[in-house]
Order: sequence, then C-alpha cells, then structure tokens
Amino acid sequence: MSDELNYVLQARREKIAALAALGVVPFAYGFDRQQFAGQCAALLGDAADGPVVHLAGRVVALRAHGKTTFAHLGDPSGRVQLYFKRDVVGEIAYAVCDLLDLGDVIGVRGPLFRTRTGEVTVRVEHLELLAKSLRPLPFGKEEEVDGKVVRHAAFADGEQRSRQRYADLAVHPEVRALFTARSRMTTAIRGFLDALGYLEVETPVLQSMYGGAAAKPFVTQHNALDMPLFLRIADELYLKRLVVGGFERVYEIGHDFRNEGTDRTHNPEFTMLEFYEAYADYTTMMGRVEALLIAAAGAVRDALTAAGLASDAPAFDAAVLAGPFPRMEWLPALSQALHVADVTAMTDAELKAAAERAGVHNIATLSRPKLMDELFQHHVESHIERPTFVVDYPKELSPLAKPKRGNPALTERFELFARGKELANAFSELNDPLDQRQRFEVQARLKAAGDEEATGVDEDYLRAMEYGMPPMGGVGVGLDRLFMYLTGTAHIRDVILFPTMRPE
RNA sequence: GACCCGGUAGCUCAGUCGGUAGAGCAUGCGGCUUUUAACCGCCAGGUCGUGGGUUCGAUUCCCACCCGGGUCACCA
Repeated sequence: MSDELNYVLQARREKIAALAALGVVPFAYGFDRQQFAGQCAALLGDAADGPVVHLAGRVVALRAHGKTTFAHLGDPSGRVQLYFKRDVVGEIAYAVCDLLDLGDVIGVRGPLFRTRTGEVTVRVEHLELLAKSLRPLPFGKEEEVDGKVVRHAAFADGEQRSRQRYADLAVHPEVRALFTARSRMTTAIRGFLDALGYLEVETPVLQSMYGGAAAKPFVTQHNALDMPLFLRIADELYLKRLVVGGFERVYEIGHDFRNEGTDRTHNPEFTMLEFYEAYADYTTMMGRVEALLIAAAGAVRDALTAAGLASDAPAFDAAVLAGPFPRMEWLPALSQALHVADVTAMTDAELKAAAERAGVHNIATLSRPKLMDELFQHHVESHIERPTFVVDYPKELSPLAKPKRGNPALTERFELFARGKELANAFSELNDPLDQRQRFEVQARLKAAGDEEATGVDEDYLRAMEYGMPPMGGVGVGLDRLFMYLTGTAHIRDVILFPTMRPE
C-alpha cells in the first residue's frame, strides 16, 4: 500500500483547510462524554422525546440529504443514529457536518427523539470534530435483513485485517467482541488461580540458558554484557525454582517464543499459562484443569453473549463443559484403536506396518515409543472431540514426569484434548535431582550431536533442586489454543491481535 | 523447506484466447430539511505485486523474486 496521496487521501487533506477556514481545529484534546450509544434506547424509553446526551465516537455511517444529514455514531457500547438539521445546529456547524467523513471521531450533544421510522436518534445541537480521519476506513455497508446485520463489500482480506488490526477492529464490532472475550477469559483464569492462593509471578524472558521444552529458540545479543541470550521457550524451570524458594503455588501468563514455522495453530510467540502447586500430584492438577477450563468457558460465553454473539461454539455447549471430563488411559486406548490385546506386545515389524498404514512419515528413523506416539496421535488424539483427559503416558515420551506409582514403565502425566487438539499438558513433576541430572545429560548429548531442539545441563536449576524441591503438580496451557477451542476459531492469527508477519 | 492457489481503483470483485482495463460501493461536484445498503445526475480515479524474458506490442505467455493463503513436512 503506497503512501502517495491518491485522490481519496488528497480530498480529505483538503478538508482540513476548509475546516480551518471555518475556524475549526480538526484534532481535539478531549471531550466530556456523559453517555454511551448503547444507553440511548433505555434513556428514551417509550417516549417521543428524551433527555440531552453527550456522546463521543466514530462516524460509522453517513447519509447526507442536503440540509439534513443522518449518521451513525459507534462507541464501545454500540451505535446510535444522529440527525443533523441545518436549522438546528446552525450554519457553521452544518458546514462542518458537510465536511464529515466516514471514520471521523466526533463528539455530539443533543436530545434524544424517535424518527418517523421509529429509530432512537440524537437531534444534534452541538457538534465537535475530535479527530479528522485522513484515510478511509474499509467500512462495508450494512443492512438489516430479518433482524440480522448483513454487511456488503466488507473488509475481507485476511492479510490486511491481520496487518492493520486497528482497521479490522475499527470496522468490525464483532472482532472487538472476540478479543474482549479473550481478555475476559484471561481475567477469569487469574481469578480462578488467585482464589486458590496462587501467586502470579514474572520470570525471565531473556535467558542465557533455555529449557523446559523441546524447541528451537530465538537468539539475541546483549551488547553491554557481550553475550548471547535466548528468548524463553517455556516458563517451567524458573517457576519450579520458585517452589523451591517457598512460593508453593505460582503461575505465570506470558509469551513463549519458538523458532518454528507458522500455520493455523502456530505463531512464533504465543501465550502460555503455567501453574505449579506444591504437594499436589497430577490427579489434583486434573481437577484444577477441569475447573479452570469451565471457568474460562463461562467467561468467554458471558462476554460473547453480552455482545450478542451467542453461537454453537464449545463455550456455549453446556453438555461438553459440565465435567467431569472423560478419562482415557494411553496404552489401553491405543491397543483398542489398533484392535490388539496389548500394543506393547506388538513386534517392531507390526508397529511399523501399522504406522505405514496410518501414513506416518520417516518411519525408519523412529524409535518404538515414537512409533506408538505417532499411532496414538493418528488413531486416538485426532478423533477426540469433547474435552478428554489422556492419562499415564509411556516413560520414554515424558522426560519431565515422575514414574507412575505401581508401574514404572509409565509416567504420571496427562494431556487434555478436544477437537483433536492438545489443550493442556501436566505431570507429577520430577523432583529428584540425581534423576534430573541424568536426563539433562541425555539432552546435552543430543544437543552435541546436532539436535537443535535439545537443551543443555542447567546447573543452576539442579542446584535449586538439590536444596530440596517439594513434590508438585505442574500444568501448561496454551491460551491461544484454549481460546480457539472455546470460540471455534480455526486460525491462531484470528485470536492474536498482532500475529507475526513478514513486513509488507 | 516442498507443492498448489492467489495479488487488478480506497473497499469488494470482474476481465483481457497478447492490442496499455471495467462494475458496485466509497471519493469529488450538483440536487434533495425524517433517512438508513438513502436516492437522482455528472465527473474523476489504476506503475493490473516487483524485476527480467519472448513479442511490433505483456496486466495477459515464460522465468525469477516478494507478500499472503492452503496442503504436507516440522512443532516430544
């Protein structure tokens, strides 16, 4: 998009001069707003005439009829019609009205009344231009059909809507409502954890050693210290240090960064919730996750309902979200899906043949547990529709989880799935520093062998653990994906205000 | 990273089997003092993503690149 002034932009700039000739400054310092558009209907009630209102907002529709003009003013509460009549506002103000454009930010004052067609309207007596719009916002025209708003020639280019989210938001109230719902969801999650005595903390984004997950990091450089720093790929190791320190229930909501490709479920920076609770095991955490999800869904449902956006998305599905969520054991579920008595009894050749049929790639390079994991993803995970806990993962797939009591081949780990996607991942956390050191060393060897996602030995973390780390349960929840699930949104870019994109 | 699709006016799109492009809305001008996808009339508006190539001539065909989307790979 060029910044050269085309005829449209030029015309708006010329209006600045015309306004100056009328003695009007096109950019104000403030306005004494006393009501919102959404209140007007109630203020007028059934009467033909109502009280004077002071409103501010953006001109979202404009219809000039010579010596009268109709417009709609949009503000955070909704929109209301404005009626400008030359005999009422006066010559000067009407001249200003004639210079109004779609998108201008204005303040108005005047009494409410009802038009011939019954619409609640402000009979504008006083008009203030608060910010002249010098660039046309991509408003579509709207009409009401059977009570529903139909938008014509709307701003539809997904790329531009993401790049210019300010314009997307300005012309699409329902997009504002969606992001409002996201904010309410986060608030509800904070409230849920705070009520349980959790402490919200902040841990480093810039780390000299990254860990807590397997992912390629972003690297940056600290000039004064002359050293490389990594953007965190997980919060986990710092939060668990805090449990050692005596903060027994901690959580953090923040961005993690992973240097990977983008697609409909991946953005290089994304919002992660992690929470850790001393003396809890994964069973306790399962209950926490279930209650947290229900609380989050309630907040999303309430916010969307308030905006008139009730739908059939999962947040509105009482049956799905009532709990308790079904539980499914990893090994028996896989055995059942493969129609065998015990998947662990299958030979390597049988597993590979099954993987072949499932369309798994690079089968030759995969270990037995990885093959089984691929089969699990293909045959089980992708078919899970309603929120379901998958419990007790094989040890090889869960390097950070404690062995399962009574069956050391498994770990005390669960993941929550819905609509075929992972929503949460949790364990009874490993708190044995000797075991932890061995696992770090395995990672270090992988890293030395060229594995870009492996991490090194975090000596400081081991030192913390050696001081004595209480047993604890820990959970990670990707909030972008949780919100996507609850709202039925297909693309992560549609739930992130400013998704990562190449520059134009 | 591979493959497929797309990029034309401010917005939404059409089109040119190769002869420098159209519509609706928006903008500008004129008319209209209760309209609501307001209406009526007139005008203007485009390096057809960028750079090369073929050609008398390229927005159209070819190549490369840029940006986006989709599928796959990757993402324990």
